[in-house]
Amino acid sequence: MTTRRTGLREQKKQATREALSAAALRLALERGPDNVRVDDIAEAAGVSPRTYNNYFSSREQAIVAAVTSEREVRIAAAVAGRPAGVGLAVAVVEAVVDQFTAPGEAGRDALLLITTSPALCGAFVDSAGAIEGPLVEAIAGRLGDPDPDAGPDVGPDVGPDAGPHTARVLAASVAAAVRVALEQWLRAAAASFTAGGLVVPSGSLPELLRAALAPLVPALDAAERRARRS
Amino acid sequence: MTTRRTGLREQKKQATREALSAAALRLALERGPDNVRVDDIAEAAGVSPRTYNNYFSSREQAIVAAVTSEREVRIAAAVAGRPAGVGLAVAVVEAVVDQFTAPGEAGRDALLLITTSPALCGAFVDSAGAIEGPLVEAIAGRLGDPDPDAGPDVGPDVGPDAGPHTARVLAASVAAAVRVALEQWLRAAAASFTAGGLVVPSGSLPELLRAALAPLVPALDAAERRARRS
DNA sequence: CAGGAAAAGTGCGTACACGCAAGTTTGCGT
DNA sequence: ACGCAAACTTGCGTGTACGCACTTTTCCTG
Repeated sequence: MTTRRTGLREQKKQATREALSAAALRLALERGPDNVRVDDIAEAAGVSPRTYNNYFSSREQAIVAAVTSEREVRIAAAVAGRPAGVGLAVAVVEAVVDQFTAPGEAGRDALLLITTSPALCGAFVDSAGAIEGPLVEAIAGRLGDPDPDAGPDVGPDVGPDAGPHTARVLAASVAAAVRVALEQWLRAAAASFTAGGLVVPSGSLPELLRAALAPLVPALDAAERRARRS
Repeated sequence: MTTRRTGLREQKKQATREALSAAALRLALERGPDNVRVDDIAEAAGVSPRTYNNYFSSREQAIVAAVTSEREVRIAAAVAGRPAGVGLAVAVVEAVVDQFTAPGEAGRDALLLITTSPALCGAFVDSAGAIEGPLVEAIAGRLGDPDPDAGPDVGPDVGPDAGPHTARVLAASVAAAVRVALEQWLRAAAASFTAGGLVVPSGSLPELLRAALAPLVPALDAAERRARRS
């Protein structure tokens, strides 16, 4: 259940995936983001250029993946892992903040690299959207939704919760809020970079995330109340 | 102020833009989405292939733009246009529903075309993200935010409203909810297409949109209350 | 353990996105 | 009316994304 798909296959797949993104990040740090071809990355990872495009659909995606790897799964697990006593809103906020503060310390130079390239900034911001899928399941689990990825309920039964799966909308909104926070963080980082501050203000990321998620707390609370009443 | 940029320039620009997307849609309807090259579209619109890429960054974008043209601006105007008496939440929901029901009738065959191609579905769904920008200003106007696209408030002043611009997060969440609704609508359309129903269930789109936006109503209400108390 | 199906890797060819450096049009100031 | 500056268009070249057909690897089942 933990590794779902059998064993050696999936293992190798993750290995090459990590090898590719690691190579991409290393080369980008060495030569600068614009002096890295996909052939170089593929060669450094020991696969064919064509295989590279089976894993990543853009150079930026591979580089950013080295920083954001598995973040989605960790956030979803963190949300699902909080005791049932704490509210959904705080569970989500804390999970997001926790999982975004740790890697900020890990690859500081990588983040600095990202801020230097608009394309990398875009890919980094887009990576926030990846948390939506896992988050849907985690939120649905806390709301008691049976199966959020089932068909669109073709038929008259609307189910206990309102609409086309509240969990989906909430997860998408959380992802959107995270994206907004990352955008602002990058803007601030770029600004303080052109100024004197050579370090990324990583300390402010948690605050930005909390502030961005704050407007969604009423929605999360309301959904939770609605779910409890059934 | 209404046309901002002088006159003839912007006029011609919109003309070629429309010519391009109209040609793209027409050719896609005639030959099928996969038998249209960008050279064909450019030629049909009377511009060079290179110019095409100055307007659209993918073939799908051009086709979808023929259906979604100006939707963002109309939604934002509709939100800003509702009288100040009605709540923010209902203003947003009604504006979105209104502006998404009309075009559904306009290009029914175009939407049918979109459902036949996964790439077009993706582009159509992504087009929901375009409403975010204009919506930020409209919501910010209703919340009394001074200037939402100002710098990220470098400094200690947090301003009257919480966080990194509530309007931005709310607009992004609304866009995300719309995206979810469109995804489900396309899924249902594809399902009923493989079945017997040859018509797009455009009647259900408003319901899907309302249902998708419903979980966000508490957040919109809370933001409005917060804004009023200042 | 053998055999076959499913999945991953690979090479090739095509279409495409986009930076760059002209050339051309538009708009504004005087 | 003139001319300059900014914006739009265009051709070219490079690097890239991806479908397709094929080979190789992995896994399951009898």
